[in-house]
Amino acid sequence: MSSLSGPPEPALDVPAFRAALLAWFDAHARPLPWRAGSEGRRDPYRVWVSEILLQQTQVARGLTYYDRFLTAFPTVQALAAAPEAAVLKAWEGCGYYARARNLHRAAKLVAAQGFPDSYAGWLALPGVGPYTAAAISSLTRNEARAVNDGNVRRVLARVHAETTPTDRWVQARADDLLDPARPGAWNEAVMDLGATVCTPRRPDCARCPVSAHCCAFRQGDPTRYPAPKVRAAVREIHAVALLIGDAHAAVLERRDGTLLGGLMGLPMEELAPGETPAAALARLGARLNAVPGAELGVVTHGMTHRRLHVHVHTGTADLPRTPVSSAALSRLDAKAVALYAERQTSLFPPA
DNA sequence: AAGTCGGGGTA
DNA sequence: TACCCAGACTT
Repeated sequence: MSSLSGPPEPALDVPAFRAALLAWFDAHARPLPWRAGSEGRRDPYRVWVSEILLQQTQVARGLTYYDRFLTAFPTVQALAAAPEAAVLKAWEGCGYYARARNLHRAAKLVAAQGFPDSYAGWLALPGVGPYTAAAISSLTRNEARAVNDGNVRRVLARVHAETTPTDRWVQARADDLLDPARPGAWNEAVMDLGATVCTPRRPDCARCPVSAHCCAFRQGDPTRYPAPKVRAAVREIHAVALLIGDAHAAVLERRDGTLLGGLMGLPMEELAPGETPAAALARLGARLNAVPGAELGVVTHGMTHRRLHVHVHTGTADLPRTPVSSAALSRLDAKAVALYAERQTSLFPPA
């Protein structure tokens, strides 16, 4: 393994790397609530819930939802017995709502069959992919499975000075490095390093326990690795919605499909290509047998891959209202409902 | 392999 | 603004 553009890099000293990182972890592990219990023998329900919550979600944010979720559903039996609407209410605002629906579906399986006892068993559950199955099986049974998440990808890309690590490449390097004596602690150690020291923008190499083993550190600019991922362009979406009722009780629909699926929200119609808001509003009114009224305002809501602009109108119809506080709403619908309260405030400003 | 799916943190 | 976050699932 030689390079034409520079001196050959020394081979990675795996035992020294493992010892240095685990010593650092033993001294600096983050005290996270799902880490209660002895190493490699954690409670499967608590670990499982945390891993689903933390998918594409930063730890600081996951913490707030973790307490709320475990209070609502302390055991897998409680979760399995709950209605889906209650599960989504606990997940409200956390995003990627398929996670909550899959977790609920899987809880029913686990309540009937017991917890899986292996990587393969966890992988078979809905919502559990390679990362989550590796995390749970290593943390609860010390199974020797290496996790591959955003932290691991970044740390290993820098250690090996790899600009464009593929998923297969990362998994192979992680498998090589995993400490078979302490799989659970090892996985947490790499992720803690990535989250607190080997960060995306400003890695703190002076405090890194494995900088002596890092190719990117030797080269002098760790932030070159990995190269940014190319992302799909953000699409602009325009829609109209009806607020029939008020900020406390309104006509709400359950959103089917993949976008905000399972949540409740104001009746809404997306504008067809070339369609005017007025035409879409008429379409929406006809669908509900409702009469649209004045425009309350426009809500703009960004969602990574698209940006929604929703014209919210009042409306009248003889339809049942749902208490807003009891329903699981997305942030988008929360903003739309808030327009009503804003209108009240502008008409009757507080003294 | 590429798209899709939320919402917010950070520089 | 750009890029990212303890990824999984569909197409």
